[in-house]
Amino acid sequence: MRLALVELLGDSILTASSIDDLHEALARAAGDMGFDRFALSLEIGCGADSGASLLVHDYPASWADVYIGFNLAATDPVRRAAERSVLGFGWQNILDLVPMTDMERTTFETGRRHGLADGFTVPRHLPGDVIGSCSFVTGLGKSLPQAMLIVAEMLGAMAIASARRLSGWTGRSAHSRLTDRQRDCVLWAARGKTDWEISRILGISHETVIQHLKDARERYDTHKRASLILYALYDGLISFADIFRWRIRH
Amino acid sequence: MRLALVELLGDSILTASSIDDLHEALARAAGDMGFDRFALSLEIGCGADSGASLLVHDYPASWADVYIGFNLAATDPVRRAAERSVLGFGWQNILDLVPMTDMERTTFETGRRHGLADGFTVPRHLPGDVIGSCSFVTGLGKSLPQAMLIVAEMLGAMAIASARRLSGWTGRSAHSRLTDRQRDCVLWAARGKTDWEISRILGISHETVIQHLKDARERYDTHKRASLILYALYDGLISFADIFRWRIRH
DNA sequence: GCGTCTCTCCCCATTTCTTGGTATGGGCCG
DNA sequence: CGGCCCATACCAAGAAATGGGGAGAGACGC
Repeated sequence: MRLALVELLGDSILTASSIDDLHEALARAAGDMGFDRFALSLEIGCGADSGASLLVHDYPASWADVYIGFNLAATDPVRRAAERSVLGFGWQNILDLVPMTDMERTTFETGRRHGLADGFTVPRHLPGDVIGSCSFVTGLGKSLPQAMLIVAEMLGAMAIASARRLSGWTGRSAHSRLTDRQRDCVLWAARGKTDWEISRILGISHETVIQHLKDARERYDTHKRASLILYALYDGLISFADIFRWRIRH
Repeated sequence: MRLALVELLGDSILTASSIDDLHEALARAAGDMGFDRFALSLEIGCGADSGASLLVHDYPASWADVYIGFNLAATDPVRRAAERSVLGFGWQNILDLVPMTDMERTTFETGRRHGLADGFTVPRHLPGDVIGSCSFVTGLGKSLPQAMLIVAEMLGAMAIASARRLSGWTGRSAHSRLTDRQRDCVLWAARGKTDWEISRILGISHETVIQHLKDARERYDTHKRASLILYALYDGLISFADIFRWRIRH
């Protein structure tokens, strides 16, 4: 029963205690579903703290070296399609999602020659946080296990969630780096308001707004308004919806 | 068999030809899964273009009126949590995702008093495109159908994809909104560089950088450097990884 | 050829942000 | 109580960004 497969494999993915664990769980999942390989890519928000992108896969080393060495991610149509889809997609259907440039076609064909014939990619996004994708791939002369795509969709999402957890991103909801008033000022600054406008909105003096933003910059150890906003966004103190939604209603 | 349920209900959701169709399909899906109500929310084009928002639900009218009338979305903890999760989540677990302010707690409790006791919310995001969530809700004295959450996860995602299609939103940022050079300047600006520093980095004159950023601001119809950066970020023209990974290496 | 776009460069005036200070009052905690 | 954090308010000087104008070279398509 396929859903039991989701629950069994999903559990091993979600409870992976290390990247190696996750690698193993994904490799087994890919095999059980009828795929040959997998690749999980995660671009993790770094904020004021350092972070990095995460790549877990069992692609041929020959391809991985080329892909990373020449930064083929920049011309990878799968990656770009992943940025435009809410649901998982088969690589055959990429053209339905995005047009392909010559360079991208080349990247795609080169991958195929390295044994990555067809695949199913599950994308997941969090604005200001993570852009992730999990691909399950079949080798030459083999087609995608159609009945398993729905399972792949679930397991891919779980893998991304798990990788996000393992990457140490904890949601930072625990301690806010800014005081309430500082956050207010940063939020309105993110909405494009000047210090003076913020002072009118919050009903405090112009100088006080300057002071709050000054203190906030100091906490994030930056000298730039834009960087302050980006850090606050990363930390989850403000969100894109906070920033943009307000404009929809007014 | 639950997976058959996904495929059956999923098909009716994905092939809905109108919002009314979708409403009907979702209502049936919610019932079949053991939920009492559903709500699908879609913020379309919430980046640079202020877009429409779509709301399909069968919540009690009394609650919907209050929610919309008082713009409770601004203080809805479910909405905030939906922005910070890649997987669906039960409302009991919201505190694992985001802290709740007093106002948010009030909104939540008020919803409960209107008969929205517990729920499972499936979030989906596409940078520069859409923020969506689909909630399946149970009434008072009833708990979430645990075994069906995985089905809800799939159907919720399908509903969001379907609503996105029905909304007719074509996805403006298919092709980059900025020229290469403009994007370069925005990226370095996001990295906290001044116009003069960017000019040294790119090897062009100070005035040219000013011009590129001027043109970029105009394209996004904004007057603020910070807003320009946020739009480019939300659109996916630049990513947090782009902004911060560079600092790790240098 | 002509128009459009991109990238490049320049000037000037004005606004806004950033940094360096100082200061008062309230609340909380050991 | 003294110390610390928070919110508030003010001043002055300098750095940076923004808005307004103009302009030439090269690419590309019609």
